[in-house]
Amino acid sequence: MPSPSPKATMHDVSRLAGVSTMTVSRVLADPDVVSEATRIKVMKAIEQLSYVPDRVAGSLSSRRTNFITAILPTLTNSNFADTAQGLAEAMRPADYQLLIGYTMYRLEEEERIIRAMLARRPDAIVVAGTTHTKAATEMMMRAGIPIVEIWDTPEHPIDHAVGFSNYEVGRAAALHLLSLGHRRIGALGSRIDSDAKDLRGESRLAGFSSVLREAGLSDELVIREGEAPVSYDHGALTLGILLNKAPDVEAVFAVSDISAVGALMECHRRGIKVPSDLSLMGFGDFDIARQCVPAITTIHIDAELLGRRTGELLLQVLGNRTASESVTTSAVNVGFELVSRETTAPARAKR
Amino acid sequence: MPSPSPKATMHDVSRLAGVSTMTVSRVLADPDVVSEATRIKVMKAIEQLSYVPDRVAGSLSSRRTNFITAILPTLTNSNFADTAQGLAEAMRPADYQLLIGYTMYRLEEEERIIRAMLARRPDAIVVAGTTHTKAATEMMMRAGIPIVEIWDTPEHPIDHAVGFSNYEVGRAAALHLLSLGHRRIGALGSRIDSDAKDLRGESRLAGFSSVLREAGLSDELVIREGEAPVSYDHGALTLGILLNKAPDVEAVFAVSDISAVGALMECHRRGIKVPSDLSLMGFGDFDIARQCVPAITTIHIDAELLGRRTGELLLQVLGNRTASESVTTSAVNVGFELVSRETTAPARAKR
DNA sequence: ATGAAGCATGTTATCGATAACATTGCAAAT
DNA sequence: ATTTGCAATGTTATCGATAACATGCTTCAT
Repeated sequence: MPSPSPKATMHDVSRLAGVSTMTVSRVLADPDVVSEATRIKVMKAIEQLSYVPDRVAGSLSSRRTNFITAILPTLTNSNFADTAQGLAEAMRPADYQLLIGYTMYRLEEEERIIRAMLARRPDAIVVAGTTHTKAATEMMMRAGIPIVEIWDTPEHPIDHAVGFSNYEVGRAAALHLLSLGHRRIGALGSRIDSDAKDLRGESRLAGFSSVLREAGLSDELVIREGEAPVSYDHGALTLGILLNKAPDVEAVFAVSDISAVGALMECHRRGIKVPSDLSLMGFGDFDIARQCVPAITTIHIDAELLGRRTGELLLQVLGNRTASESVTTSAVNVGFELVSRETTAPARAKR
Repeated sequence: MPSPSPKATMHDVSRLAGVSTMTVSRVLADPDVVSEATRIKVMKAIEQLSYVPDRVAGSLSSRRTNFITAILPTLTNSNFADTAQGLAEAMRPADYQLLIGYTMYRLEEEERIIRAMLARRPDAIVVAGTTHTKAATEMMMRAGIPIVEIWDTPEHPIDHAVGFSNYEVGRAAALHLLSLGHRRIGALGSRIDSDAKDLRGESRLAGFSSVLREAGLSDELVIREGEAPVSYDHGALTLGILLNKAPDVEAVFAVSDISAVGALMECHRRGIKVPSDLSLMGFGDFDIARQCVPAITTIHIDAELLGRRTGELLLQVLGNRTASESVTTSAVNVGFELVSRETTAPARAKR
């Protein structure tokens, strides 16, 4: 371990500069209230001692850590990584630091993480999803800090929400495929009776099914198999199941582009032509969806924007904290956009 | 904001349980030294008050935060996300929390982040890369905590290192292409005279060039264009530049699979057959490289393992901290593996 | 002149835990 | 019976900052 140089404290700085610690603190926190002469003296002393303030002590004293807890299913999904980055970006100017936890799509893990994070006394919590264990919900309600649920539109938000309707995403996907004239329509998702479940993906499937039923079609081709998170293999596998069940399927919606890509590759392998034999669409607008040949029709979410919006909301809420008791609970809908590319095409004339 | 319930302190718990705060502290930190009877009393009080310990206070007192700072170029690259996840996973059992910062491939940003992070008094720092600003290096040396440089093999590590040789990766790539009989060989990388530079990618290019020169070939087809991080577009763009310069190029190494995919798609668009017209390989073994058609030859790094190894090393070092002064500086090489797939093939007979 | 207002700075009292040492009580050893 | 030793718990003194209030000195209007 590198040479442990003796750490200077604020007290050391204050002595060297010939002022009180409070003045040093002010120079760091609010330079304008200090006269220029002393500010310079203090800065020089800080420089000279290579003083690094101790935010742990500062946090204890001020009761503000400037930590924001962000709880996501995984970092390995580029959409969530983008959200984390957008959030971090938005909070950085105000000097907030993200405390990231990931749940692996498990609610019990989410609860565990929330409990552990609360001990770090974050100034706010951002959590993906609107479904939590009872204990988790209670802990967040009692925490006395702003809570933002993201990546969906909760009916009864705990506090604030920034997201879009996964249900409507599913509906939009189904409507798109219907509008192309397809009637034999399926979907690829993951199971929700396992430990690790993608509840947002499930909402999309639910919305998808609802449209099929309204159109008088069956939703029996909505496949749920495998644990979240989905993978390329998941797409290949579930497409196989689907084809087994209904060789004549005309159009498929995958809950994630990752699955969609896997399904597309499986089509290549089986000699199924996309989109002439089968229309295929995904969700998320991952880079790969655009780069695939043929490029995959998908639903675009501006995940980074979602993160940034969340950050902006938080800055506002945290800024007003002392002001008018509590800012009204708010819900921001960032929407989504269906991006029609090459993997979906009108149904061919009836055979 | 949800109802701010009054927060119980350890003192409240101790009073309710009829013991001292020290006993409560011990129940939480080291249950075995407390008698079962009091442990139960205390646990009940904790439960009853919904007590959540304050780690901020605890950290100040114990001078251990259980924070590990991880500084990476970006979270948006799945390799780095994997490393972060592996590291977090390894440290979790010991109750360490990751403090993630990302530099956007900028050294000045790295310095800024290190400075900010040090104020949080992390127990260790993990940083991607072996090149840092002078100030950054000094800060880390003086911090008096373990430092681990990852994702490369530094000649003079600050403290510890876990990684692989990017230079050797470049050499392995060149050797592979040479062994297939190619003579007209190029590479795709990013510029290093800009703010955001990928120094590890540059090492790979350097290793690549060295082999070409040793084989008596020119390295004029090693293209450096665009800022890090590279993108699909980067691959397409730089391949265009390369083809412009040398329409007869036979084989190409991209510093990242992302670039390689972009290049492959550009080949599709231009009607260039891979690998018969052009051999192509990348680096990183991203999921997409395997799923592409044809599947891309690449160099595999077990990024998650790299993270986990780093975590294991840290646990060991942090565990021994008080023991034998300082564990000797160590360097772990996790190696890499060339994965030969469908985009590289032997050179055709001379035209 | 003179008191009010305001700027710059200092003082005092925490913030909520843990380290280190001190104490108590009881069982085993002699 | 007395000592020794250990197990279980308590006491005291920080850890390094910041909030809130206090003070001293200018400056300016009347």
